[in-house]
Amino acid sequence: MGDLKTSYHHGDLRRAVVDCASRKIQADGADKLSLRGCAREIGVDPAAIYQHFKSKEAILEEIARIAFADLANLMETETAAAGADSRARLLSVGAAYVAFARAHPKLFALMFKVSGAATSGATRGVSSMGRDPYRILTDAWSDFAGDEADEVSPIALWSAVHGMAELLISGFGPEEDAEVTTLIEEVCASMIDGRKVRAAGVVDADETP
Amino acid sequence: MGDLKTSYHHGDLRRAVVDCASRKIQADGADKLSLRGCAREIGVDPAAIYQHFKSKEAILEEIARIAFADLANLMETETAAAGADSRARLLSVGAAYVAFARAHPKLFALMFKVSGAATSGATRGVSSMGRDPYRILTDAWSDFAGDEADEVSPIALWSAVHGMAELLISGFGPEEDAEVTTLIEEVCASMIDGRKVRAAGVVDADETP
DNA sequence: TCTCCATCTCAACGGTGTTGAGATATTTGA
DNA sequence: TCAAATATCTCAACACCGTTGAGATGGAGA
Repeated sequence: MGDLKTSYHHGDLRRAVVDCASRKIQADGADKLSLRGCAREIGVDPAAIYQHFKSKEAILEEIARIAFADLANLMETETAAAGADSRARLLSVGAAYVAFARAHPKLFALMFKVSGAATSGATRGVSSMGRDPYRILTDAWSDFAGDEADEVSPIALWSAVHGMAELLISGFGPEEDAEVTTLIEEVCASMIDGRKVRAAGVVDADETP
Repeated sequence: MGDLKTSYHHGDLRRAVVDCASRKIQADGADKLSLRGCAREIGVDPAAIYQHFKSKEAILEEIARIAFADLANLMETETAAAGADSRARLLSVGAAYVAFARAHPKLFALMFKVSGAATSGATRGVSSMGRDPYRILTDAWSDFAGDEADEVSPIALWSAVHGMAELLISGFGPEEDAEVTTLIEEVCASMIDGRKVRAAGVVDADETP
């Protein structure tokens, strides 16, 4: 129930479309989004939208970009709030990632659906969208691991955190916040310590060829 | 392409629809699936499909169920082939999970989209669909961890493996098989060893409240 | 004021999922 | 064996969708 248009020219239709579409996606998921429905709600002809976006897909991409930026914001904020200890900061980055996914599950799903279609497949795909959640996580990892940090480890941590997020929003795993917090901490801690411990040679070397 | 209908009655339209839809999903993704397109290809009126399925959604659910069963099959097969060592078996379960996701990315995405809509949110949601990938992973975990295995740890491992799968099919992370293999082994190993090491008290207790 | 141009409306095209009524074939059972 | 019952399919239609091209509208700069 937002923008009732009074004049012939809306004034900020582009933003109105993004806002309305984003709201509808968060409510019902990206597949259920209808541009005609948005136009109806904004009070504008469906065709007007095409003055501002090439296609429905383009709108989804823009919303995904914004969501990536929001996620990056949250991660940075939470990291900063976690204090000086690099391990606590690393944990808080992971927690923020999961928290965002749980707070905006439909947006989170969209992010990795359209980014998959948009990027060529390299890790760098993300960084083309403003500030980069992956970069933030990598930095936090470097702070923690120091000179032990190589290229592959941050992706491993990212996997653990991302998988936790996906499973939770798919309905698997606990629902209560306390249990979720415990779990995300366990996931991150296992990943972090397991990596470090293995690097230090505490555990036997790989028995897999 | 497949089933040219010669008689008025198709004979096995239900299976034909599932096969055709599954093929099209693997090619173009679930959103692009058109029932009319399937009907056209099979050589049948669109409305005929509704004798066998309540809705398009029901078809997607059936295909997701089948995919879950196929995944479970692969996991069991690979586990059995991994020999007697429980750690190697656990690693092979994870590797099979990721391999399935990479081989059938569109199906894999569908599985967790519709299962999310279908289940109430409990972990048990999966087990209502034939054999249960989560159960297989849990069993492999129990074999490895023995009496240390509690309720929460398998989910943590599942997160790591699932996240790896999702990131890879979203285009993040390495593309070459060798690198992927290394990565999945690192993820699993860190998860497994990290958990075990933490349980044994080698690493300092949590510094997070 | 008049022109230019971005913006919006209108009407239409081809596509979709889904439904109800009726045609057709297979199966049942007397 | 033949009719009735039932499962399966066709047909026509509905309401919706994304998208496009042509034309109306109104604000900005000369």
